[in-house]
Amino acid sequence: MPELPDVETFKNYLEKTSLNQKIKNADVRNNKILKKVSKQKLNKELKGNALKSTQRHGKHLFVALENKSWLEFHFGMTGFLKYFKDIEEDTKHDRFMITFSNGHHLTFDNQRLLGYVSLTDSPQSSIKEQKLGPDALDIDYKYFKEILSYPRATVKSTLMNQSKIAGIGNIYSDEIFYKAGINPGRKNKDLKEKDIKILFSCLKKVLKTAIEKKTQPKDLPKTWLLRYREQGQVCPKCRGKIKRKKFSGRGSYYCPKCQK
DNA sequence: AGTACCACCTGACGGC
DNA sequence: TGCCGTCAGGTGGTAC
Repeated sequence: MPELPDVETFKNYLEKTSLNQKIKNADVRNNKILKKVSKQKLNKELKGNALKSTQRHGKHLFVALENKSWLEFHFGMTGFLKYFKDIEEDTKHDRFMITFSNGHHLTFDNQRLLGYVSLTDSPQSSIKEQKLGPDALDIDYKYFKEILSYPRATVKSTLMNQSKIAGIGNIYSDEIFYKAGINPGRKNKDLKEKDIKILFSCLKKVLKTAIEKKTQPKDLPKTWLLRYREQGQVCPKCRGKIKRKKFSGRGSYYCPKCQK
């Protein structure tokens, strides 16, 4: 699930539910979700502490702790946050749980264990260490054009390359290409200036709209591809058939008629 | 150096 | 019912 708009939504959710409460306990249920931190260290760091503020970079969520260190979440393909009181809501995929002194819990649900929780000195140092590019919402046209200047890569893999732009994954890149009317299998070198301009504006538009709608599929525009990600579905623009094809190893949906 | 591809996990689904 | 292959909104390591 989690690409930039999803993580932004998680960020807002965490801010609304979990800030400024004393942490009573932290519980790691599966060590596979830990990155560069031990269970003991994480527990010790969190206990008695509080979550103070949040920051997002690409698909990464950083949460400042009262004692100045930072908690980092990466959601992988199946991660999300859950805040609840009733312990019935705790499921087997809740790999990590913070319990606040008010009796509520914040959990990191991560079915496929491809995400992680970590501890870092600052978002900046973690971003640098992981070689993340600038956040997709922060880049300007000049920079965008620059990253598309590597001729051999396909456009889609460039948009999804986190070291070039942070935040775009498989779903939203398909959406951007659909809106722009550009085939995701094209090579960077085949793009004309006008294609790059359209791609750039669609990139910003798609991400912002998704955030505004809190990524709820039912609230997203009916003309979005996201709702028709299935082979043979009808394209909402031309009534043609949606096709699925692999580009750089990822299943991509597109309309062959609308996207050249 | 830049790019493509597999492995890492769990689970759901369709075909036989 | 079970087994198999395939797929899933991510990404690190590795091989070209």
